[in-house]
Amino acid sequence: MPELPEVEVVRRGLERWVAHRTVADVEVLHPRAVRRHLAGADDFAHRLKGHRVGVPSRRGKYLWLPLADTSQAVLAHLGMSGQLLVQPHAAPDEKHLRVRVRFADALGTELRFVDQRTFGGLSLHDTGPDGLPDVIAHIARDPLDPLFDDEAFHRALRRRRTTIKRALLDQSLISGVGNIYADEALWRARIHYERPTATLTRPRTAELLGHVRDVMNAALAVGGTSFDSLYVNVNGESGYFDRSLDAYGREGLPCRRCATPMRRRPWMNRSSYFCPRCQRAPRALS
DNA sequence: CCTAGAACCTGCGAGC
DNA sequence: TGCTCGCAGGTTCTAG
Repeated sequence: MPELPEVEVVRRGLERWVAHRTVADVEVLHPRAVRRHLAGADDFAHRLKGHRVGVPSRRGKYLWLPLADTSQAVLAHLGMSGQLLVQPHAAPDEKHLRVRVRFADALGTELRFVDQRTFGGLSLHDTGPDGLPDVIAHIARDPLDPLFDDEAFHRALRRRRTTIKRALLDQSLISGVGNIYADEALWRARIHYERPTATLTRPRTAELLGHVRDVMNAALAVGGTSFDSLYVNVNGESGYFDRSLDAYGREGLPCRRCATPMRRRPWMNRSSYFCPRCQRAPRALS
């Protein structure tokens, strides 16, 4: 479940169902799922064994499970199609089950990493003084992080020679925003996705950030966005925010503000959805 | 240094 | 029915 709200839904599920349990055994069924663990699958499995899981954390779309009494954590990224599921032992293996974690208790459930496209994965890393895994030190704070620096973000936008949607998806500037919530926030802010970042005034940046936060909080409140069973919480349940989307996936449907048919444009090997009337294209640069 | 584009995967639905 | 194509919510590497 890719973007921040969906990952946060998963994090909360792990906090409830997996935190404070001790790992008994780890089974890696597909080596690609642990490719970011450079020492290999056997090493990954061996190092987790016997450790107690702490309270899961998240930054942007990354989440991690600290191992108690160590300075290491299991880092997870769901990529495009990854799921972390808490399943009864008896549940049949999913078709794309990649990693299974069993626990040393009698709760009867195990943690499963399931991932159709294998863009996601698990890996073990050292953590810094702040608890952050070292390999994601370059990932910016996300907009729901109280320490996110709005002013620094605005200065970065002014400095860049790129367009606003690219910047929103740049995880080193602001993390957690993906294709859906970028389109939603831009629609709410009435900003065209190809607007140069250098043209944003301080109030416009503040307004846009406000919309990013609003749409993510609204999605979080209803369990995130899912169009199908690929994006689910740890119990396999879908969120309901898909029915509240104003831009994403609404090609040809009337804009909810002005009734103009929404458009879809190919963009960076994916799509951008926008209202051609509310979100005017920027003047061509000479 | 910065930015844009391709590459990495599997599966699904549309169209022929 | 079966094939091909386009498309999918992300990150990372490379070329310019």
